[in-house]
Amino acid sequence: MPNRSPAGRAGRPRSAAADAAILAATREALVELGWSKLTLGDVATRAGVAKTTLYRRWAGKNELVVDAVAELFDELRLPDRGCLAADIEGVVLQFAAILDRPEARSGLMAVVAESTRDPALRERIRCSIVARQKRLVLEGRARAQARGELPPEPDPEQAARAVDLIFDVVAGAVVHRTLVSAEPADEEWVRGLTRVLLQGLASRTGPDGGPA
Amino acid sequence: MPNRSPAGRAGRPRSAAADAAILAATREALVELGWSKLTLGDVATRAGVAKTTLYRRWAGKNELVVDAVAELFDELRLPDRGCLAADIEGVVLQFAAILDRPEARSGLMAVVAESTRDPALRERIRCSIVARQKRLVLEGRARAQARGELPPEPDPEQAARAVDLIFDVVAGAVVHRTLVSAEPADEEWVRGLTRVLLQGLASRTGPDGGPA
DNA sequence: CGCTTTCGCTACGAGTCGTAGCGTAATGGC
DNA sequence: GCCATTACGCTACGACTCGTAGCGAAAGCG
Repeated sequence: MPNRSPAGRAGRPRSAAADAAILAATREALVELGWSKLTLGDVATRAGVAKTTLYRRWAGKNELVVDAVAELFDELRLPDRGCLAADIEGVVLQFAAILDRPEARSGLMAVVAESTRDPALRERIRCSIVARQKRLVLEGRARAQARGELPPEPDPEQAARAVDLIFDVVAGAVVHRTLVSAEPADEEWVRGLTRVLLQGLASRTGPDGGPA
Repeated sequence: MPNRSPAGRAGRPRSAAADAAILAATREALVELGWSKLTLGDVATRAGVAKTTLYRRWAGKNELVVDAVAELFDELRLPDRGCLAADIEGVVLQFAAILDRPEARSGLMAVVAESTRDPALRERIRCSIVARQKRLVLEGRARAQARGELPPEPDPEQAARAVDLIFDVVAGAVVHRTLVSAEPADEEWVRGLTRVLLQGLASRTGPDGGPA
């Protein structure tokens, strides 16, 4: 999602291959150098394009990394595993797999940090990264209500609040586990998360992972 | 927690006032400039010390900001409000108040992002920031078990896993709500979080905020 | 074929980095 | 009180990155 051409349609079109090469080079540089040591000149060299070409398409490091990281989340899907608990576990494990990649780890948190002082950047993150994740929560909840696993919510405002809350809890928990606690969000941990989510803390933690 | 003097105890001691001034100047610069535009030269000028003095005490920007942000979390306390739900709400609201400050918003996520490529930095964050937060979960859980609000857990390994999980869920949810969704973690939201945490998603969401 | 836009390249001033060197100030040991 | 030791403020330095400008060449569209 780089800057569009000024207006007209005449003249030499921008190379789509350059876009892909630049984004791939950005992810590669994120893996090798991390956020703070990543320079746009280095990315341009890796991508085999001139630095000026890069600046014509992206306003700066923030926007470039957002787009490079956003592509990692394209593969997120909502599987139908038959019941809500299994659906949650499936999505969370996909999300954890993406956060396991070093380019996502260093890139995502860095742009979120920058977005605290840049509303436009925050909106860009919301549209290209967060919105797709949240849609999965919305669909999963609707599917669970159709199955009768969750009570229906007639008030649309209450429903929106509930989706927002669930989204922040699930995504926040996985991110915190992966990046702050720095421990793997593996199947056992995801089972525990799902149990808390569905039954609350009061439920006994059976050693088999099943319900109390 | 800056670098200690080489070894000896003779000679001019380091100014404790300089430490405090530098950390305060770092927070001030975080508010005004954010993480990426914060420079150590600027911090030194604000603190009224020479740039070389700053470099003698901290290895770099990362370590400095960790220490500056860590002081913000010193005020976290576990209030005794009589029941688990109220205790959770009290702590979460304190945590949310800290994350509402701009120096915490931009500083915390930035150092977490950098820590993904720097194990020593991650350990520094864990000791000076995360450990204090997690202790509150540990104490709150023990208190709730003593009250009979939570079932006791005889296996210490299971108990540790449970505390880790709760911590990641609560802290992650608040951070995600505040920094990614960029909406306030106010009393209403915290009530919803507490209800999910204690009773799970299946519970009806009463409009009065009380239990189903 | 001409018009338009992109592309690669080079060069530039500005700013930051982290370090070194120097003279001075503040301690503790004798 | 004197001296060794350490911290401090200041200046200066080479190296690096930034973002932009200017140029000639290349690639499409009508």
